[in-house]
Amino acid sequence: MNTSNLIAAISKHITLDEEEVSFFISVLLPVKIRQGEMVEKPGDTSKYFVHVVSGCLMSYYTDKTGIDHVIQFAQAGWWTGDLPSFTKQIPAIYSTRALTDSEVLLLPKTGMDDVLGKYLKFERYFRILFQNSLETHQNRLIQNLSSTAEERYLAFGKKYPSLEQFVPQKYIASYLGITPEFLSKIRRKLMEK
Amino acid sequence: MNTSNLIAAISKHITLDEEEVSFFISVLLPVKIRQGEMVEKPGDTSKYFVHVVSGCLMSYYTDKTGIDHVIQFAQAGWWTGDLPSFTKQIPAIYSTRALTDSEVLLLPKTGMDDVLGKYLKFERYFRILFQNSLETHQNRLIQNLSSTAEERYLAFGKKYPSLEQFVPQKYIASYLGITPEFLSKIRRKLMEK
DNA sequence: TCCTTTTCTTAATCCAGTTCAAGTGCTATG
DNA sequence: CATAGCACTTGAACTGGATTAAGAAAAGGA
Repeated sequence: MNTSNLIAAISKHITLDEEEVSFFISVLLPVKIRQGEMVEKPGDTSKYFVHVVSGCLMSYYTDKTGIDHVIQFAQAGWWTGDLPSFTKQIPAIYSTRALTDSEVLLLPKTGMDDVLGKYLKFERYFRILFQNSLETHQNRLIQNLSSTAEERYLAFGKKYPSLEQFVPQKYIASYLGITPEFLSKIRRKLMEK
Repeated sequence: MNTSNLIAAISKHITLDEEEVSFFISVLLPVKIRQGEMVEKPGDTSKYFVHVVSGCLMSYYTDKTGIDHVIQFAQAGWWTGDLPSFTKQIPAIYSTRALTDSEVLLLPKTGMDDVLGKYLKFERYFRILFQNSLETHQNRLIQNLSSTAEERYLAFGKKYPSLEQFVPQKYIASYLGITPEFLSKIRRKLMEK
């Protein structure tokens, strides 16, 4: 499977020599996933941090009443998974599933520890990765607090135009924090305009 | 001002020698802030990442209708500030203000760049810092999506018991994503039980 | 192909939380 | 010690979005 896009992304932040590149690649597990397949499920301890090469995954939390809440849609080039479960090796609370047939590179916990132990500079890449993700989450938090569902839907469509094409609407509703019924209502209202 | 707690916190994740410690301390600016004073305001580019030594700060977003949304309360030992503004040197969208008289250590952007450039191992500390903060934000996002205001209030009280003592209720309401009026009603309902 | 299952829509009703408006209590400052 | 200004409370009216229940339209799957 193709690792060059990931290496290119990392190389935007740190300069790698051949040895570092090949060591990093050597700890990755390339895996193909069918649409609908679970990569990770709640209760299990997460073994991998998941990098999407092609396709699209989503991770979500299922609450006590059985309702799913989408945390993230992960397209090509994104990392996903249950971070607390992965880093602390505790039971996962999120599920991660493929929305389309996908190719992923799995970074095992021990592999990440080895890479970071051996080549400290990878710390910078992950620092920047988490920093950016934190900013994204802060923005989303604020948007949830300060905008209506309609505004959030419009913003979502603008930010992730490609997702709207193939992600079932009920998951988009879940990501936005509303019911599928209400999203349907919003869409009709916008069509009529 | 006392830097030993910060150094101790960092030393939980990386081992520092004397030179590294003293260089890191040398880039920090110790500052005392009065209750109510602004550390950072929207529009300005953030010059510092802020570490709280004592007291309590909060950072918040003011939306287009003038309503404040609290992103974070930062107590002793926490870092705060407008992260996108700090890292990318773009205009801030958050305000940061002292809720009590406080002592902070300011880490200037150039200081952080110097530290990370000179001693790569500090990358690990910040990677873990952002990783933990990301996990906290994911949890909060999920809680906002899956719990009622009352449940969120109770969870808040359990997680940050000390804050409830001195943080004005309107800011707690803002953090919870509800109006002060509704928080007042929740509190009365809980008292009556 | 037909049948089953899942997704999406529509509409009626309901409720958690908002808005508005008025009143209470505290404390800061002259 | 007066008064002005916040923080907080209360209550009534309202609304954004949930719930429930039904039907229509897609999407598998044998």
